[in-house]
Amino acid sequence: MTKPKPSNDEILDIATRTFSEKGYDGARMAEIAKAAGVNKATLYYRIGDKDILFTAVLKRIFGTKVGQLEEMLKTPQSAEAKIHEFAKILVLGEIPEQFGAIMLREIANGGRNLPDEVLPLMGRTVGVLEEILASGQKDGVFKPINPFLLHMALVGGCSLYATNGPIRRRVAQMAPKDSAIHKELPLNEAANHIAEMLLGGIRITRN
Amino acid sequence: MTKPKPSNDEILDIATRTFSEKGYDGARMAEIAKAAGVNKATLYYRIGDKDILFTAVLKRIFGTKVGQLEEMLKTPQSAEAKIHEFAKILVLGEIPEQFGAIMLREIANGGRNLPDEVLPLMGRTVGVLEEILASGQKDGVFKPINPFLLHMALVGGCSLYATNGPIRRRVAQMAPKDSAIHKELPLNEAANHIAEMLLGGIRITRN
DNA sequence: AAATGGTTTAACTGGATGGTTAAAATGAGT
DNA sequence: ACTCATTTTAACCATCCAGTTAAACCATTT
Repeated sequence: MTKPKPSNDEILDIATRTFSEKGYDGARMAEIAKAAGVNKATLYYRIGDKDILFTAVLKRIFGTKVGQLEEMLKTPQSAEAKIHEFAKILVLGEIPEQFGAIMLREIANGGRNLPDEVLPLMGRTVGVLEEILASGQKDGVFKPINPFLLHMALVGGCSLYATNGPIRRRVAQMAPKDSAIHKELPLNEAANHIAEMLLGGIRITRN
Repeated sequence: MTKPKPSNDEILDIATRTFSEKGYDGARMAEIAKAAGVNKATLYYRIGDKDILFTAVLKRIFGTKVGQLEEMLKTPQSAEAKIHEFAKILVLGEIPEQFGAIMLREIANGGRNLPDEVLPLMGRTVGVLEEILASGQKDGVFKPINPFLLHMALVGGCSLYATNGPIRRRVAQMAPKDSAIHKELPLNEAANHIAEMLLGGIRITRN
């Protein structure tokens, strides 16, 4: 019956979920405070205004992803395996849909609410992919392709699939019975499949 | 010096741009009215409330895309060429970024503002891609893959690239000088490159 | 030129929302 | 137990915003 006062980190958890579901404009400070179990003024006292809160959310979520990517980069797997890992890291995690939704929306927004501080983190995700591709090319197993466009297709495809569940199910109801849209794939399998398709265009094939 | 009163279609043009730039929550009815050169009440009189306006915008933009896709489907090109066309249709058009931005945001939103009427149109874009793939498989040139995931990667990749210009340029400023992010690709080339990568994973290769 | 009916307008409303404040509660150090 | 800084709270405020209203406007008909 007691309510242990939530840590700042727990507040950020709630804020992350709210922003990922409603977007920056759609999220309400009062709503976040209530969901976190703190008074609205406490939220302002502890963390700050909406911009500061959003920045904190972005820094933490992108920071976590970049950390996982850097770790993965150090492992001794093949470049090809690392592409698969890259896709899985994007799409999985404690809170799968959230990263994708926030990323998609921020991009669609032209980064209107994106503070400078998170830009290096976004840039680093591209950088990691570039390093994987460069190493694959050095080993003579990858073609030269535009890493940034691969990044778009990989991130776009995985994030879209990770977040489109609600719409997908609504569309599925009115789609032909034999449509592929009815197949509910777990996120990691979807990420694998997308990565595999793209690897088909990257891998050097002798023919 | 005279101001010819804008047609409903011109109002929809403005509304489409506003919604694509700001999103549903970020767009202001007063802003749309002013930009279109009509009184706010006129906007309500002529079209209706925010939901009705948004629905009209969605129906028109998705309807146009689906129309173009259906036309393309009828042409006598190879399945492979049609995949390329598919990507180009998504990303090009009178108002390139708008479709992508609206689509990405709607998906990230879980379709909170998406009316039932546009679902068949969204479903049809997947359907068109499925038909292309089926025909390619019948001709023995395509592997069996999950069409829905191809759709994700293609739409996601192209839409992301089409809309991420502003962020990309900001990230580029703090990226290493040799990063692929600095290369400014025209949209149709980017769409081609992404389609080509994915085709690598679709095409049947003898090896 | 008066009546009619569709269209546009400025002004307004009610409720929500981001942000503030002053006072109360809490707790650590003495 | 007292002091003082930190934290929490309820109440408050100014602004914004979707949507409405009643009057004005204009074209056509009679």
